[in-house]
Amino acid sequence: MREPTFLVLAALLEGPKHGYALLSAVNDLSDGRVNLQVGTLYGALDRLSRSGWVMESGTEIVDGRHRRYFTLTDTGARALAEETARVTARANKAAALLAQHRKGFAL
Amino acid sequence: MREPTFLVLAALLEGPKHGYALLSAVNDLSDGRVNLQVGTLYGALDRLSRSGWVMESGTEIVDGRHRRYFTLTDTGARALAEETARVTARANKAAALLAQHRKGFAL
DNA sequence: TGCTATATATCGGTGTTCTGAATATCGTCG
DNA sequence: CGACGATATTCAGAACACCGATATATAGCA
Repeated sequence: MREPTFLVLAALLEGPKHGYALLSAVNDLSDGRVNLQVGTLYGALDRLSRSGWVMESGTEIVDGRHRRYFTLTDTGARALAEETARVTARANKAAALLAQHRKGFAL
Repeated sequence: MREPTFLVLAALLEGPKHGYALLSAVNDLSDGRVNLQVGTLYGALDRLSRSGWVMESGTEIVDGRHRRYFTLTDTGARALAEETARVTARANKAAALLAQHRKGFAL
């Protein structure tokens, strides 16, 4: 799973959101480091819908603008939890090796 | 940076390694979850060499078999440290959101 | 001789993301 | 009224990393 996809799922943990709202949510979540492109977002949303990790949860019209809402499914939440555990384990291992590396070669 | 590339850099923190050794090192590092393909490895090694994150550090012939050694550069170690920090921050944020989500959510 | 392990290398195909443009509607400013 | 910015979505094309298959060669073992 790539970073944009991960962040989209994470943003949806807060509750159902529409596309444009996800753009700023992902931006916030990553402390501004990831500037999600619209093309990336809707591509990811389509992919995640097909694999059952998110669900379209109805449309709404606000000020004449069409909004498509997306909700995280239980499957999606579980997948995100697994991915988070996996990534954490990896990062911890790398951190340990980095500490050792610094000790051995000094700075 | 994707998982295989990340793991290659992490494996090189232990010291210079040749291609084939990296294959098993990455496998060990990921607890067998990532089975690095040769195509991925040499592709990554070429890329990382071009960007100055790893360096070819000489060849050796052992039992008639040619070995190309690769070493992590300081730039590469720094990049890996940054990536690790970045990934850790992301994972922590997701973990916090997941905990909130399980509790019954509503932000 | 054939099989396995070691060791390096290339190539085409695939999936995810990025780039960039196009479409549409509403509110506001001049 | 008409231009413009903000909101909201869609899509085509390219870039890039990864995967799987394939190829080469040496050494050891049955």
